[in-house]
Amino acid sequence: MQYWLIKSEPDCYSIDDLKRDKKTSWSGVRNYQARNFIRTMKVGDLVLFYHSSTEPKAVVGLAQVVKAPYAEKDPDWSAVDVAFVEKFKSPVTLSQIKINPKLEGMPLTEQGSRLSIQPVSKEHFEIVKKSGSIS
DNA sequence: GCCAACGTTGGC
DNA sequence: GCCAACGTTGGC
Repeated sequence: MQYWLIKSEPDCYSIDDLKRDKKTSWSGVRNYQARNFIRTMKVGDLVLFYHSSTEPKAVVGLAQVVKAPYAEKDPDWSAVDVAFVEKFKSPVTLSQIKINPKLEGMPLTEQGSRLSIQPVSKEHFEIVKKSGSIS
C-alpha cells in the first residue's frame, strides 16, 4: 500500500469535477519522474488531491487508484484511473502543512517542488487525512 | 502578473 | 555529453 499526492489546477480539473465524474483517467503527465511514479502505482493506493495555483492552495480531498497503470496512446507515457473517495470537510492548506512540524519533509513543502505526482509517507498521509476530516 | 526554480531541448 | 536558451510550473 502506497500513498501519493497529485496536483491539479482546479480551473483545469478540481475535486468537485472528480466527485461529479466518480472517476477519471489521470493522464497527460509529461514529466519523467512523475511518470515513473505512476508506473509504480497499484490498485488500492490512496491519493491526496491537491489544488495548486488558486486559493486556497490545499489538499482538498482523497482519491484512490482503481486501475493499474497503462500506456497512453503514446506508449512513452503512462496513466492511471483514480476514483473519488472523499472531499475534505476542511481543506488542509499549504501554509498549514508548512507550519506543521510533523509534516516536515513532504515534497510539497520543499522549495521549487514542481513534481505533479509525489509519494507521501503513511505518517504524513494519516496526519493530512485526519486534519482534513475535522470539520 | 512576476519571477525563481526547474525540466527539456538542441547546437556544438 | 555539456550547457545555454527556452518553456513551464507554481508560490507569492
